[in-house]
Formats: sequence, C-alpha cells, structure tokens
Amino acid sequence: MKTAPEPARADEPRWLTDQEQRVWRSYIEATTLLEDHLDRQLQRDAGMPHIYYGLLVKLAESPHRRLRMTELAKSAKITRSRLSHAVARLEKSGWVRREDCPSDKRGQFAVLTDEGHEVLRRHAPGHVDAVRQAVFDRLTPEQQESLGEIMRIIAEGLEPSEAGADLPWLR
Amino acid sequence: MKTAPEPARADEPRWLTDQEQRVWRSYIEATTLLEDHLDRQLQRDAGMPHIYYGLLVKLAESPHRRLRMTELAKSAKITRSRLSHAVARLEKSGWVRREDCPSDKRGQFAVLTDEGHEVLRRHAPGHVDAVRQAVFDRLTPEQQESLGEIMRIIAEGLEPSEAGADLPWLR
DNA sequence: CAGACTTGCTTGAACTATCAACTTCTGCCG
DNA sequence: CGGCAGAAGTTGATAGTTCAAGCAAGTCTG
Repeated sequence: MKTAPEPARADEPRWLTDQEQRVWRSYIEATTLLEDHLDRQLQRDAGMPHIYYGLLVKLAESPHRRLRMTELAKSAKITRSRLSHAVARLEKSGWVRREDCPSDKRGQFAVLTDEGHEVLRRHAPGHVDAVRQAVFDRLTPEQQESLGEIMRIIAEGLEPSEAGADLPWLR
Repeated sequence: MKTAPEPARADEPRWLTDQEQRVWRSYIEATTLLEDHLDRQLQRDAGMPHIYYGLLVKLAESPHRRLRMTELAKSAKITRSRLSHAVARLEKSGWVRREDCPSDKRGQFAVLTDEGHEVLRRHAPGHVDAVRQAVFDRLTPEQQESLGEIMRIIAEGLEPSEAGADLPWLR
C-alpha cells in the first residue's frame, strides 16, 4: 500500500516534545470525555445530541427565532450537509420548521417552533449544570480566562476564512 | 428570567455569566473545528478518522504492540462497544489483528500488525504537522502549559472512576 | 459445587456524519 | 437577453456511533 514516499517533506518532522505530548494527550482525553458526557446527558434528558441542542440555542438567540441555513451552519461550525440532515431530524421531532426565503428562492430559514423553545426552556438548567460541574466549577477565574483565550486562538486559526487571513492588505 | 415550575429543581439555576458564555462558546467552536480538521486530514491522508489513528498509536506504544480490549478502551476513553466496532474495521484494513488471551478465555488482545505500524510511520509526520499548525505553533509556552493543566483537570473530573472519588473511606 | 453475580467482549438496530453528486436559483459579463 | 460560474440547499450511499441486549467465562458465597 504505497501511497507516497512523503512528498513535500524534505527534513525530519518536528515531533512533539514530551511536554507537548502530555498536553496533547490531556486535550484529547478531556474533549473526548466531555463531548461524550454532554451528549449522553442531553440525549437522556432532552432526546438529542449536544450539537443539535446547540442549534436550537442559536435559533432561540436569533431575531424571530430563525436563521438561514448557511448562517446557522457557519455559526455552528458544521457543514451545510450535516445541518441539512440535522434540521430534517429536528423537524421530525417538531422542534424546528423550515420556511422559504421570499427574497431568494434557493434559501431556507430554519425556525424554532414553540415546542422547540419549550424543550430548551425545560432542559437548559440541567445542561448548564452539567457544563458547570464538568468545567467552570473546577477552574479558577484565571484558568477560565486563559481557556477562553486559548480556544479563541485555536478557533481563529481554523476558520474557513483562514485562507485569506495571511493577506492582511486585503482587509 | 421566569422559569416557573421547574420540577425536581427547587431554586433558580446558576446560569452562565456573559464571560463564561464566551469562554464556553469558544471552547465548543475550537473543539468542533479542530476535531473536524484532524478527522479530515487523517481521513484523506491515512484513510481513517482521528480516533482510529489514536488507537494505532496506543498499540504502537504498548509492549509487544498489543493491548487487551478493555485496556485500550479505557486508555482511549471510549466504550468497549465502540472499540469493538473500531477494531473490526481496523482488522478489515489489515492494521490490527485480534488474538485470544491465554490466561483469560474471555479476553482478546488487539495487536498492531506490521502494516499498521507502517501506516503509522508514514503518516505520523503529516499528523504532527497538522497538530502543530493548529495548536502548538499558535500558543505561547505559558498557554501550552495552562492548556495542559486545564485539560487535565477537566479530564480528571470526568473519569469513570469519579463515582467513588468522593468516598475516600472505601480506598 | 450450585447458583448468582460480575467481567470481557460482541452484536444488531437505530441514529448520526461524511462525501460526492445533483437541483435550483442568482448575479454577472458581455 | 443568453450563457455561465457560483451559491444555497438537498440527497443517497457509505461509514461510524450508540444503546440495549446478549453470550460466555471468571468469581464469589454459602
């Protein structure tokens, strides 16, 4: 199974140091455990995975509780395809409905239904509790701030817009 | 915020402050983007998702390149069921094989094959690069250390062993 | 040593994610 | 206008995840 003899990589790669490896392993472990934990909590209590819950929250925060599909996808950092499937499922559950966009016939709005809003209202406390217990209650204020900054940096580096991010003269 | 008849929850929940919300949103965005990014990179280059790659790494680091299924699952922070499916797939790809455990007839070893080791060798540099670019190259040494500590704390709080962690008299 | 319980691991069904088409519509350029 | 590139969103096939249930082998208890 020869795929390629390492093209575009002349010299020895910069392996992670022991310290970096420890950090990275901790990152993987924490994120794996936390995602799993929140998914399980929300699946059990609210009947949907964490990311679907996040979609409902985004809609609830939006004017008229609605958002164009593409906007919602961008905001949740997922592909349009994934969102399409997700909204289909949320529609089946009665928590979201689609509406045509009058100004662009290709467009669709995802709209939070009253039922969807109610589900959110009912399960938000439990979810906040879970997040608190797993994260905020265990960190000092300094660590919380640091976490925010670090995550902001990582996210920025991965934004799809990154392509042009090194062309500051275009901004 | 009137949340009215909240059953099984006497007092008003402790909502996240604005600051906490910002941190939390950054966390979700960064982890979503990063997981996606690494999955895509490894799927494209090595033909497997990130977590599968992690399993091969664990095996490679283990004595005789083998680990009991349960050990591997614990170490990767996933369920045995998920591991079972994963190993089945890795077996099909020829990167892992199963072996019976002589001392416990219920037991199975997952063993990294030579092909598996080769795949790892070939694609490790690209993966390390991706991790560096997304994370370590963007953080100061202090931030790296802070990230490690924070993630360690979160992971510890979510270890399955947590159940008995507040019953020290049992230890 | 029988029975009950636990551990180790697997299985199948239902669900979710990904990837590559595909449809429809918009904006643009001549 | 006519044509065409690109955007918005969906779809279906394939792959991965979850959950509950299951089997078989080990362990404990009386």
